[in-house]
Amino acid sequence: MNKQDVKKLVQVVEAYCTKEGMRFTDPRRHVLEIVAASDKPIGAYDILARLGERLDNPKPPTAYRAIEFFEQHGFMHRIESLNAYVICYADHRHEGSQFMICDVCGKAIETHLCHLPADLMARTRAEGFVVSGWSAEIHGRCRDCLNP
Amino acid sequence: MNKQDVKKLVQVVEAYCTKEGMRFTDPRRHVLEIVAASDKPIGAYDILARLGERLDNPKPPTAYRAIEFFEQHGFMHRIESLNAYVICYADHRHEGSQFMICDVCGKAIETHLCHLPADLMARTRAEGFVVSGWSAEIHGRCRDCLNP
DNA sequence: TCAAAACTGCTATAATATAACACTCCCAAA
DNA sequence: TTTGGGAGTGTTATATTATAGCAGTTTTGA
Repeated sequence: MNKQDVKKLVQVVEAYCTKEGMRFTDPRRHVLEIVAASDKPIGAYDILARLGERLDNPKPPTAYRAIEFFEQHGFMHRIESLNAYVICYADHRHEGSQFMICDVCGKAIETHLCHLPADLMARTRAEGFVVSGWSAEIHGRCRDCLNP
Repeated sequence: MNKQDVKKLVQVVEAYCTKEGMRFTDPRRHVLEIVAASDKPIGAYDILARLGERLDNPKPPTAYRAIEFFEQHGFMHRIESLNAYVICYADHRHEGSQFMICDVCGKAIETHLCHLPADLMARTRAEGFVVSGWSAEIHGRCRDCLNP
């Protein structure tokens, strides 16, 4: 995400926080900017390292708290298979997240499906299973890494 | 999995190892039995603890190596959102794994879809992304935990 | 203006996972 | 039959990821 887009995102999130009566504090702003500026999913301790360039010797909970906050409000997703975090551009909360993750360059492309794919939905129905959230992580090679 | 089924699984895996020229060693057998006997996904350190009832003071690598071995050969899956491992009953290697995970009782039900759901497949095509593996983890409540 | 809620900073520690190295076991080729 | 190599183990140490708990600060709203 370029600087311009990061700025916009910060504005959107700040507006959201104000509207919802939540605080858009310094550590939160920094973490948001750091994750947004990264061109690929970024781990908590890498976030923390970058945070160290902006705050005085921050500790893990500072990063994790901000991450948790943004996850809860739908502005970030955790990518389980990477232990890493990415910005979610969708301006809505959704129960599911899905990513194509390139194992060569490490970039993750989010596919904003709104519903659980039919095949899987059918299985949950058959099992009498009630879905509260889901995620799909697809590994492979992205176009750029296939045609170098 | 009951004792009878664990026994069968062990036989199947042992036969597979022999056929493929791999060793079905003591630590491997124990780890397989422990994971198979668990009624829900089990973490590496819980496996290790159980292993301690069968071997003399085993260390983390002993558990992790066996887990890695079984993952590679398609007899176990890792559930990323739980940091835990389960037996895969399918007698084939597959590129994808999918689970319904009950957040109440912790059990995981595998759905053995052989192909990436069409919606997701369409997205990978559109992106020129070549899939090497994928997983879906669906959280919610299982039938038993809905009708107690 | 003050109480409550939200948030931060910090210490400590939990939980998960792997690197590296010496040693053993087993098979198969000489 | 020995011997050499690959597969596997045992062990130490350490890396990586994540959270509990508590004291103090900021914000808000009654």
